Amino acid sequence: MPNNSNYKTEKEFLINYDPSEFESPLVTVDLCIFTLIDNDLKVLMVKRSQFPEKGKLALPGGFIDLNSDSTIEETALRKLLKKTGVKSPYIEQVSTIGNKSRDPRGWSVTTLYFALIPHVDVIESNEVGDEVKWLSMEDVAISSMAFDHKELINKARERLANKVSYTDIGFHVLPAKFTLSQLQKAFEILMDHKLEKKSFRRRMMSADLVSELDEVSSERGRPAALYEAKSDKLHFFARSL
Amino acid sequence: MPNNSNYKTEKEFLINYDPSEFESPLVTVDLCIFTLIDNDLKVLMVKRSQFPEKGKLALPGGFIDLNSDSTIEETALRKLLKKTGVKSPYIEQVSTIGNKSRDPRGWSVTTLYFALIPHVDVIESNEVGDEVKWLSMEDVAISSMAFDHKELINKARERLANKVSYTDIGFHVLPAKFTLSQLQKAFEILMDHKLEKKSFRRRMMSADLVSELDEVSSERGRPAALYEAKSDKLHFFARSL
DNA sequence: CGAATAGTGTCTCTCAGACAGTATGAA
DNA sequence: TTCATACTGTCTGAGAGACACTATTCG
Repeated sequence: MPNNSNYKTEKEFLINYDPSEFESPLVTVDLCIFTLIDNDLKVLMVKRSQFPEKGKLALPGGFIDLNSDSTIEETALRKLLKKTGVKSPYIEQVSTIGNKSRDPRGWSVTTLYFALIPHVDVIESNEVGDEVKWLSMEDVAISSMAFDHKELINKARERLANKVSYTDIGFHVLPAKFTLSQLQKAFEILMDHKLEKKSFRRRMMSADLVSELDEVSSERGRPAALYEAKSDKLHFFARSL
Repeated sequence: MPNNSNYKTEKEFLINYDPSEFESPLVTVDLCIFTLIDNDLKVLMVKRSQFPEKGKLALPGGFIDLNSDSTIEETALRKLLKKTGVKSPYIEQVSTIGNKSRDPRGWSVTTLYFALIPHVDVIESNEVGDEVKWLSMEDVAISSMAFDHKELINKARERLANKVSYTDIGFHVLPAKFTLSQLQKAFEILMDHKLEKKSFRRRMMSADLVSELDEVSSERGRPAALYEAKSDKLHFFARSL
């Protein structure tokens, strides 16, 4: 352990400070970007074009750019924007995983985020040349992936299901206008279990989360009223579903 | 961005890999160790003996030891053991904070954990020579601290209060045997609000979290039955208090 | 006895779950 | 009319909140 007591002031210490004095782990940010495509939960994956784990499927992410990023969340948002074109997703830090074995290059730390976006907002710019791919959860289970990314997805998936059951984050996979049936269906898929129609509607209505529009959506059957989210701030329910 | 496509195999790539090729942020772990002393919530602080922020109060924590630590949680547990002598606390990762301004040495990332321990288990070995100090939450509010550590404490405090309201983690600040009144008092302090006696007891009893011992604790008034926690695995309640 | 603390009985209110019933469109 | 989907009415049960009541110790 280095002793720095030979410096008199913090200023003097900082002038002489050498950041490479301590051996540092690799630091990355990984993103689990979820969306709903045709009532199926999908997660965005990229095919790695570089070593290590070249050719394998991996979560979008990468190193913090110490020059352009001023916070770690900015890194996450930058990566998300690059891959999807989406600027303001619902995003949440899930957890930070760090150990000596997860990356063949050595001790590695990654901060995992998950994001929810409406699929209609996605613009696949794909300037990078990395192949991007929306993988369904069934495919996640059977695909081979780079690093510990399958575990990361499972962690994010679990957090997602959990959080949907006591908040209103489920709104974020839908476009601006939606019917209550679509909303319920989205919640059901995100939580991975069926809900009672009456309970669901009562919950949304009495929490005053939506406002009815003067439009209807007609497919088969009785036309459904269209709604929009009333507020974009996170709502917590006192009870889980 | 480096191109590594000149390597044919992953093995060849790894042999030539230079970890200092990317500029890396500083990576640390910080701990918010909470306990109850005389029915007052305290957090463990150390006085920094080294630059930067020499002399200021800071959370215990520090760099990952790439040789001896095999996971980031191990780093946290090692630091906790060193400061308190406690081997198996309740510990939970709160969040990872990373930005370019929190540490004068440069871009810095810290993973924050909070821990709950019973104060009776603490052995202040204090071999390191760092002055350690249990600070009450009122003192936290008015003390000046190193780095962004006051913010970190506030984050951890918030998570703690929240989590106590829908889980049984409050048990972990008490010794092995306790009365229900002591348990309730602990929950109240951790959550920072009063609870109804009947509701609290009903909740604990119907979740089958405690077993009654054949002992009583007598101070003033009617002697109280002593209990112990039935299981050490985390219990979630469906409703918040 | 009264003070202090432990512990219970019981009513109310909120809200999830269940499920039957009604409404409104298209073919 | 039938089918499909939207939407409502209403009962039940779990569990939190409130608060008065009883129980057991000590002085």
